Amino acid sequence: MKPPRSSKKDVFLRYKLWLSAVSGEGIIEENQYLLLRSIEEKGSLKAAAEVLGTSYRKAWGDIKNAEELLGYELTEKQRGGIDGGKSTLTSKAKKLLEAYDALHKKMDTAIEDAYEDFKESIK
Amino acid sequence: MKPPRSSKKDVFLRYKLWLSAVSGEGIIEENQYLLLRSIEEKGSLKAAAEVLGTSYRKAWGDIKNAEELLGYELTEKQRGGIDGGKSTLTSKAKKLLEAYDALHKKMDTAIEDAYEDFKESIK
DNA sequence: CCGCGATATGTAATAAAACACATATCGCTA
DNA sequence: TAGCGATATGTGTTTTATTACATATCGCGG
Repeated sequence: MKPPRSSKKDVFLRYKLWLSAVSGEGIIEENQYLLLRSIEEKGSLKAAAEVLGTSYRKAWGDIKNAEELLGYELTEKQRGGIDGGKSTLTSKAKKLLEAYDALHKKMDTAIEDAYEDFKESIK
Repeated sequence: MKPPRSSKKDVFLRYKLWLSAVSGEGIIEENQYLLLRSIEEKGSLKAAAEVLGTSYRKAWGDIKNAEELLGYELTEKQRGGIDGGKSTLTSKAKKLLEAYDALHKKMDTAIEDAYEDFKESIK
């Protein structure tokens, strides 16, 4: 297998989408989205963090940060009790996830549409 | 001036767009774009870095990295000579900037279009 | 042929972000 | 009421990214 005649390498377009507060800080991006979805599924922050392979400490901090910047709660927390505690999504969080989903789909479409033109124009 | 009744803060959508190599590493994003534009204008990497308020060392490293990942030169470098040296854009770099511009405009439009829907759906 | 100013590049110092670890609190259940 | 498991949070440690500093090379012009 010989190397390609041209030394040009394949190039891809990537983008990252996030919600930010006026300060410019991030609130919700891919990781937080996945974390919230995972909480929704598992019913606990601890289990959700494990699924994503991240630490409870970080997951907790991310949620706290997002809630503070948004100004409202994303999760309903419960300490103690039969299973030690749990976390569930608030209705606002669910709405947010749906909206994020829809937005991401639109952006995906936009970038797909633009990708061919892009590749053509850098030839 | 009293605080708003609601504790909700304004939220904005932000995105970052970049070219990446297969490895997933970034090549060109906003900073590199601005750096290249600045080189185009100033005719030197040193002057361009100063304009952007960054160090020559970092600017040089960024360009080098991008060129290695792309597999072709973005700048024509000249050491020594009447003015000590200079850097100018290759035609490929110019094409890349144009393509990046066009892409960014399309994405801006897409996100603008989606923004109102987004805000509405998280109410 | 020396000095100027820009490119070229290694390495040390610093700052910022992530992660690891420790500890406290809560409410059910045995 | 002691213990279990999850939430809650401070703090030290490590990793990573950025900046700073130092030095070399190049080619023209005086």
